[in-house]
This record gives sequence, structure tokens and C-alpha cells, in this order.
Amino acid sequence: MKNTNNEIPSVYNPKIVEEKWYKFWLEKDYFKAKNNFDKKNNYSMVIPPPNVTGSLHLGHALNNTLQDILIRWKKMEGYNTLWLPGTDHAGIATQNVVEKEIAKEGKSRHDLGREKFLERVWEWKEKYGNNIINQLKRLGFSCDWSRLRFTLDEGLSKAVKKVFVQLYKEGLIYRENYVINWCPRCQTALADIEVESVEEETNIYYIDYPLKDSEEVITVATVRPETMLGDTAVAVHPDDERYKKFIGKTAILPLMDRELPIIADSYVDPEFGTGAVKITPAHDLNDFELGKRHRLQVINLLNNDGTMNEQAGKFKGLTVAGCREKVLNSLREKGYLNKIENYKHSMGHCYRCGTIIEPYLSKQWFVKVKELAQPAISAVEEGKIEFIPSHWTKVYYEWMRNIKDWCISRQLWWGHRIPAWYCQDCSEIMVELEPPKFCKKCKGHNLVQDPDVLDTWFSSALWPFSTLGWPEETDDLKCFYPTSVLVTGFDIIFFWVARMIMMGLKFRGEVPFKQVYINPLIRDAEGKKMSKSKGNVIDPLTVIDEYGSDTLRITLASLTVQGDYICLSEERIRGFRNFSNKIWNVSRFSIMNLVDFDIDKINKDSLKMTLADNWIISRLNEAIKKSTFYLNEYKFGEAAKTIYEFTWSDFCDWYVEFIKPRLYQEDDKIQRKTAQYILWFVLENTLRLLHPFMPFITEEIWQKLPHQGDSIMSSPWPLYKEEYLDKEADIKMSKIMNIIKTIRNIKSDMDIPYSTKIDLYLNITEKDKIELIKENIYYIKAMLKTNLLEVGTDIKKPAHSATGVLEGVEIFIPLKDIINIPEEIARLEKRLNRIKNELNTIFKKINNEDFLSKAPEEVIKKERNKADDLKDIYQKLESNLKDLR
RNA sequence: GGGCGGUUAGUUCAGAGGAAGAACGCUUGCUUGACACGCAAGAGGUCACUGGUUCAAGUCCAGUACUGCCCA
Repeated sequence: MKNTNNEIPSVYNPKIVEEKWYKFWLEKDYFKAKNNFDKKNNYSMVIPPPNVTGSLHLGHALNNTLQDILIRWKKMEGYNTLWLPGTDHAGIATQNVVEKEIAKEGKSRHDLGREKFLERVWEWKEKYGNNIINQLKRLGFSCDWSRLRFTLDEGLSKAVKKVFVQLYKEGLIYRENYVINWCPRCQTALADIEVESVEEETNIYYIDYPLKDSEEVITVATVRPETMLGDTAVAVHPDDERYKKFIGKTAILPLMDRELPIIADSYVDPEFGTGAVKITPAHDLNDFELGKRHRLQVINLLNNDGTMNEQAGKFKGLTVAGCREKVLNSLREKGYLNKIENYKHSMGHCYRCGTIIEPYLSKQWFVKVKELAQPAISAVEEGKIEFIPSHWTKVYYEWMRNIKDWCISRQLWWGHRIPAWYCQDCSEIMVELEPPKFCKKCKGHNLVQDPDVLDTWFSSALWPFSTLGWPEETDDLKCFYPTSVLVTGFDIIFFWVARMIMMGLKFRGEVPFKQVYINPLIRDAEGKKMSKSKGNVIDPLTVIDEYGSDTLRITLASLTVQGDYICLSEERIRGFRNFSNKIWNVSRFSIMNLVDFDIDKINKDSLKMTLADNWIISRLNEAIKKSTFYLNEYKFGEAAKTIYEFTWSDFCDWYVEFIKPRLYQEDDKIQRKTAQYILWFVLENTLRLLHPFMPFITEEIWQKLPHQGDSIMSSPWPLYKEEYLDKEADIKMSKIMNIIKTIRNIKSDMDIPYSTKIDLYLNITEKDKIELIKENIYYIKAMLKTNLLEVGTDIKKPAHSATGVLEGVEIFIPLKDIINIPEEIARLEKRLNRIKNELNTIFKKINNEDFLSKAPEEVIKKERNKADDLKDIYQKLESNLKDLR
């Protein structure tokens, strides 16, 4: 294993590198999981499937970067890893896309018919469905592409059917007429959680309903006056003294002249509006329930597209908003409109298209969720599933404990068609895996399948086991279920996570994953949501083109800290691009200085380790320990920061500078070899630590360095070793570094350019330090331009010197004419003041009886030592100041 | 109205009982035999407020004020 020094450019160019290594990894089949029945050694994850219509956004980039970090890290740790990728058929979104496409041809899906339309969607899926997959590949993700799944695959469809049929037979799925959320634009029912409520400033309208055969009126208040057309009652609270006399009487509905019974129901809130409410059972859930109790007539006013139907009389054909205006005008004209007040009201909007949702009575399929939720709550309570960060557990409980039935039927064509058949002759319902040939009850052949499809989330709920082959008992299922962890955003805890837990427990009897890591969501630099309309969207593909995939990955990982949101800006990304370049350049430096280095010819016993060598090995070891610890805790930001700081400051800023003189000389061959060896050792280990975060650049460099194995991605994760820890080297090195920093500080304060050589006198006042400094004077010389350097225990301060004081060390730099006495006095006084303040706080402590009697021995000792050191420094500063005055 | 968070440097955020941290930005100096996508030095904080617990409180507890999100 020998090195050749090719020409390496001084700026890292990710473009060529990324494509090359991704291809290499795929060719070597590194992403492919093996079926290993020793489950302890398996580590598996399923991807949160992106929509087939989707194109990569930063949310995907972050979520999958974190997953890839886990997978690559675990693989390096020796686990048999599986990261199973796939996409989601995204019923509404995909159907919308294709409908738009055929609209350009002037057609609607109804013109094509169900079959032809679905053909078009599949065509579209074959053509564009891989876009998002290819985009994921650009980020270097190590998914097992041989196991790629799609929610409408044959196998997954089988799973969906099986689940539906079984739940139906157990009575957990039922069909009912109910007020559901209707999106007039998508023309489908939605589940409750698919409705986003937005508080809006609207009006509340007070309308007078005259009483039959009376001069009196009863005034009702409503925010949705147009629904009055479907009113079938007026309700008041039974104990409301104001209205007791009206109960049992009849009101006349204005504009429609319908007779409305005035009924009493304790559901009515006497505080709201006038205390009398209009009841519209077909367009309000609570009214519907109330209507059932009182057997009220139900009048449906809406067509599927949200326009008014014939029940609205002369308002037929208008939109809801148009109808409202016309109804209000009519009421005003005829004197029924009592008054209008401003009112804050939450309106439901479709989470897919933003259209205002109409409560709408229709026959839909529902899952009775309460029974499924109970075990899912217990599983978390019993610790079988852990949420990270833990506070999401509470959010999960809160929702699961108040869960309502889930409307799963959608009036779409793209999706899993509901496996229910209706007999047209006897109205029997048959729910079966295979289409029935004839009616079970009347033997008739006049069967029609339910036209609706299932909520996309119904199939996503099965994802962790349907993708592994269920309902077949496949080897994959045996090896990789339950999966190790799920990584996702908090916005889909209800939509997806909770439902997977319910379905996993129900159909596998085991949780689908042991941990759920909730990743933050991405915002712009000001913390605002990224959106096209705001124009603050950062496109990950543009970032990759400009800065490289590794840079995007390390940026995202570094920003992943415990909060709910992370703010991303181009400025941030540039900072990490600089880090990529730093890695590139320290590697370039290393490769250049390792030209004559042959790892196979190194006899480790012959190496002469210096303080800096021991120190950097110890620091590296510490970085290994910390970053591994943080990864275990899912603290991606802390892990990345640990490696970042080690690489940039310990390794590049200090170690590399320390060894330059050793590398640039030929006299002491052992010294040079040792420096080369440690340089290689530290860099190679650092690359391995960085690999899960920055796979491409690390592979590129690693391949240029002496190494073992074919790829860094299959090399072992660095291991923390107790024997590499060298506390003494740490302490010694930091003393030396402090001296260097102090001298640099003086030079900078005195405006002495870096290149100006200075004379240096070090007066060591603590005798045990003299050896340490004398032995390691090399480092001070390596970092500073010095001529004369005198070290001793009795060095007198030369005239016109600037002074630096540290524990046990006085630094004198004679400056002859350059020195500006008042400036020097000011500088020393500033330092003196700081020391004085610090001393005061410590004195307060160590003169406090309570502190001395109650604080731990260690702490007291530490404080006393600190006080001694500071006193020493204080005195020296004072005497130096006296000389100057 | 219910639930869950947040308030620390100019900005974005770490830190969760024993001397206030990072990144970016800012100021100053520097063509240092890897890197100006760099090096070095520096300025910048009553850790929202009020009480409490403690020898010791950004850190634990209670309350207040803002503020964000989710659910009605």
C-alpha cells in the first residue's frame, strides 16, 4: 500500500466525486441487506415513503439524511442493516396531477372513464414516479433499492385487502351515513385530521324566525347563514327561562316557509348568540346528532362540487359563498336580518388544496379506532415504544385518548378500491378478498363493487410489515420486523405513526418499531415556514449542485438539535461548505506529506511518540467517545459538532501546525515517521467518524490514503479505547497552548505582525513546571516566530517589556521603542480587573461557613486551588504594573 | 377553552446544580512551505420577570409576562 501524490486541487469539487462513489457502492451491493436470522445483529428501518408525485424538498433531505447517518453508522458498527425505501401512491395528490394533465387535453377523468383514467395514472407513475427516488440517490442514501416498494404494489394491495376484510368481519370497520368533511374541490370525504382549521375574522348573523300564528319571533345566531335553507328545527336549552314558553311551538323558516319545531336539548349553549340555535342536521355534526335524538328531517343542500342543489330552491346552482350573499340580501329585504356582529371563527380547510371544507352528510366507511388505540397506548406506556424527544409521548397520548372514528373512504379512483360488493337485488353487502361471483343471500348475480378507494394513510399504516412481505411469512418479515427505529417529522405523528402502531399490534401482535425519533421541521433563516408564495424556499438539489451533497448533509445534521424547528439559510450552508473544504485541504496536506510513507513498513514499536502525538490521540479518543454517545442518544447536532470541533480546532489548528517542523526536517527520521504515522492515523479515524455524515468526501479521501478494505462504508466505526486516553498529556498540552495563546495575544495587542520575530523570556515561578516547559519548548517555537528564547526560574524582566502572566509562568517580550507604556498599563489593568472579580466571587465562597461545611470536599479543594492560582497571577500583574508606573 | 413547548451574545441556537458556550455576523492584523471556502487576536450576556428550594440556580419548584405549535 503505497501512496502516489496526484495533483490535488485546493478546492474540493464534489460533482465528479459524488457520482463516482455512488455508482461504486451500488456496484458492490453495499446497500443490500442479507437475511440474517440472528435478529440481535439486525438493524432495520423503513423510509417514510415520499409521495410519487413529490419532488425532493428539504424535509425529505433532513429526514433521510438522519436515517442514512444511522444506517451507515450501524453498518460500520457491524450490524446487518436494512433501510427499506419506497413511495406512497398519494391518492388525492396524484389524481390531481393527472387530472390537470388531461384537463390540458380538454378532458375530465369522467370523459375517460375509470379504467382509462387509471391507465393514464399508471403511465404517469412509470414515467415520473422515480423522480423522487433518483433525487434521494443524489444525497447518497444507502437504501436497499432492491427492496423498493410502492403502496399500490400487488403485495401491498393484498395486505390492504386482508386488513380491510378482517377488520370488517370483526366489526371494526363499518359503513354509515354521517356528517363528514367534504372537500368540494377534491370531491371526496376527508378524515378529521385532514382538515386544518384556520381562525378567521367573520361575521355572526342574527336572524329572526317568526312564530307560527303569532307576532313573536325567535332570533337565532349563525356564522353560516346559507345553511338555514336546510334547517329543520330551532333548539333552545331546556332550562333557559327566556325560551321556555317557546318550546313545543313552531317557527316558520324565512325564505323557505318551512315549519320548524322548537325543541329543547341540553346540547344548546345558552351563552352562545341568542341562546336559540338553528338546526341543520345535514351540514353540522352536532346538529346531526341532535337531529337523530329528535328524529328531525334531514335536508341535504349541497351537490358534490359544493354548489347548492334543488333543495335550496331558488338558490340552486350557486356556490356556498354566492348563496350566502343572496340569502343575506333576501333576509335583509324581507326584514328578517336582525343584526350582524364581528366574530372570530375557525374554518376547516382541506390539507391538500386549502379549499374550505363543508360538513356534508354522506355514506362512508369508518374504522372504529378506540379498540385499536387501547393496545397502542399501552405499548407506549409499557415502554415497548419510545418517543425521542420524549415530550412527544404526551402529544401521542393526548390524541390517542381522544381519538374518534376514522373515515377511510375516499371518492377517488386512484388508490386501493374498497373490497365491498353490493347486491343490487337484495342490498346485501359482501366484503371479501376476492370478488364474489354471486350474492350470498339471494344468489343473484347483480353485484356492484363500491366505487370508492381507501385513504392513502390506510395503506401507509401497514408499511412496516406490508413492505416486508406480509401477509406472507417471508424471511424478510422474520428477520427485520419489528424495525429498530422510525425517523419522521412531528406533523405526521397522528396521520402515520399512531396508525402504524395500531395496525402493527393488531396484525403482527408486535410493535412496528422500538423507537420513534421525531426530527425537527425546517424553516427559513427567520423561522418562517418555507413556501413558494413567500419565495423563501431553498431547493436541496440547487444546494447540492452548488455546494455538494456532503455539505448539505452535514449542515442539516449539525442543525438537528432538540427544538421543534431548525432555521436554515444559505449563510449556514456556506459555513459547512467551508468545513468540507477544510477536510479536503487537511487531507491534501496529509497526502502531500505522506508521499514517502508506507504503512506496511512501519514498526510501531520504533516510533517515538511526542506530547502532541499522545495528546491528539487522546483528543481523538474523546471525540470518538462523545460522538458515539450522542449518536446513541439521537443527538445528531451534538455528534456532528463534536467531530467538527475536533477536526477543525484540535486536529487542523493545533496538531497539524505542531508537527510541521517535524515533517519538514530530514535529520531525525524516526521523528518524521512518527509524525507521519500519527497524522495518517488521526486523519483515517476522523474520516471514519465523518463518514455517516459526509459519505462522498470521506470515501474519496480514504481511497487516496493507505487503508484496509474496499470502502470506507464497510470499514469499522472507530472504537473508544481507555488506553488511548491521556489526561496528563491533556493537561500538559493545555499549559503549553495557553502560553502560546498569551504570547499571540500580546503580539496582537501590541500590533506586532505575525512575521516579526520576537525575543521571548519565560520566567518559571513554579519549579515543577520548568521541566515541562523546557522539554516542550519545541511547540512554542513551532507556533511563533522567535529569535531568542530564554527559559529559567530566575529570569529578570528585560527593560521595555510587555508582560503576560499565567499560573506559574511569566512571559516577557522586550519591545524596546515599540512599547507604548500607557497602552501596556491599560492592557495589564484590564486583566488585573478580571482576575480581581474572579477572586472576589471565589473568596465569597471559600469564606462562607455553610459552603465549607456542606459542599463536597472536591469542590472546596478546587475552589481553593483556583484561588491560589489567581492570587499568584494577581500579585505578578500588580508588580509588573508597578514597574511600568 | 384544553394540551405541549419556547424566552441565553447582533442573529440562529447548544448547555440543564459547582468559574456563561458554538456557528454565522462584527472589529483589528496577517499573501504563515494544506486551506483567504484561510490564519491569528478581539468586542459582544442582570441567561424574560418575581418569588422559593439549595452552601451554590440559565440549570430545580411555583407564579407572572410575552411567544410558538397542536386540539376544540
